[in-house]
Amino acid sequence: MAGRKQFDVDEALRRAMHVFWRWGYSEASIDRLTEGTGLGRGSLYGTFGDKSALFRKSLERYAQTYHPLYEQALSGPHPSPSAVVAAYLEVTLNRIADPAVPDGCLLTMSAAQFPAIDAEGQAMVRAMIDRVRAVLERALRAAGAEEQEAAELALSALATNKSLAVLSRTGFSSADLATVAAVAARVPGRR
Amino acid sequence: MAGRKQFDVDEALRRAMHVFWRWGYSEASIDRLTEGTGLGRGSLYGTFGDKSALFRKSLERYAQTYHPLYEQALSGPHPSPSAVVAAYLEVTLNRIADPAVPDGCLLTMSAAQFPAIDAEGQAMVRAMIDRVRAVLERALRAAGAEEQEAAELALSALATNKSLAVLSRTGFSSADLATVAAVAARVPGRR
DNA sequence: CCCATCTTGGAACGATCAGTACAAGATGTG
DNA sequence: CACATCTTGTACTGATCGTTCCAAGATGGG
Repeated sequence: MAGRKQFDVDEALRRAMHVFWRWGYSEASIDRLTEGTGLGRGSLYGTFGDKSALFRKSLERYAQTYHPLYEQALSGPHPSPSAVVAAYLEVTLNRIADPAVPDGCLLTMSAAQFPAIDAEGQAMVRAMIDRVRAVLERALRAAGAEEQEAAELALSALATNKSLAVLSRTGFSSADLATVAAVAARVPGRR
Repeated sequence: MAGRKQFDVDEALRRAMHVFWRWGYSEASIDRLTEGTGLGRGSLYGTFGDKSALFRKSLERYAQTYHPLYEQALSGPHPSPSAVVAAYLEVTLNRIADPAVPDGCLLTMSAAQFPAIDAEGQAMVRAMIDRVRAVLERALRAAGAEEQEAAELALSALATNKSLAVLSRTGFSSADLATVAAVAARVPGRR
């Protein structure tokens, strides 16, 4: 029954991340987390700490999984700023289309529920979003956008990412999501 | 102490709406709702029914308050599809800038937490979003957009609205929000 | 083989959840 | 003034919340 750990810590964390992702922080009860991970209460608390700590580790796990995909897609070279936005949103669309993973986006769902999350968790979400924003901005500059244009388009692409998460949760079709992404990638430079 | 109602029903509903808006369905506990409305449990349940019913009435109240603003802004005439999008997003920005009201958007926050909301509530949120989408589409057609363009821009503007709600909750500055709206309104017709 | 160390599942904790029951008090009608 | 009706605050329900505790069992080092 016990002695050495009976489960894979990283796999358990991946499942816990999915529970937070699917249900949001408030609705991700310890019961749902134990059921989702297959762990008992003792193992869960002994390995990851309390719910807030587990949530933060889930955020880290999320970043470890998806940040590299964004980095890679944005690493270019890209012929134009529009291509950068398109590449970025394609990663998002692919994640949303993945049936092995909940709808939406853990970061966006968490951001929408900020009052339910403690200060450390909020700060972490904000920092992760800012990191993506910075990567986007750098890629846009590399693709030839001037400074202000890069800042604007990075923000705009980030916003589209958030909207895709919300719309997918609301049941919008993948065709609609693709349309949103396509229109966003169509955005021109400054007038 | 009692006899005839000691409070204004509509004002109480407005406050309950703010509680759901600020906290989201899960975190809007009955205690928070009683505190936010000033009503006792008895009055709350006697007047509005259970939490789910109160939530649905709050959604209605929300629509009553903001739908006319969107209708009016979209009623035109508008010189171009872009102007329609700009007018729509301006209403959203004004609502977000209103300090008397919580950040974000009740519909968007609710959509992000769908698993926490029962089927009736979900259906209502979806219906309300679809209604805005239809109004937008009609306004875009009236401003000269062809059918497919109108559909695309309506969806895109709706998406931007959702992203503004999420970003404002995450603490993005009003300048950033204005930028997102401005870039979204800059979108051209089909290529 | 013994024992300190660790893991595990389940029991139990107090707090809070949504919802109900009800007595006390206020009202308008007769 | 009396009485049926309605409102209100509070006490209470059972369920669930996050968290802690702990005995039982498994492990590996001495």
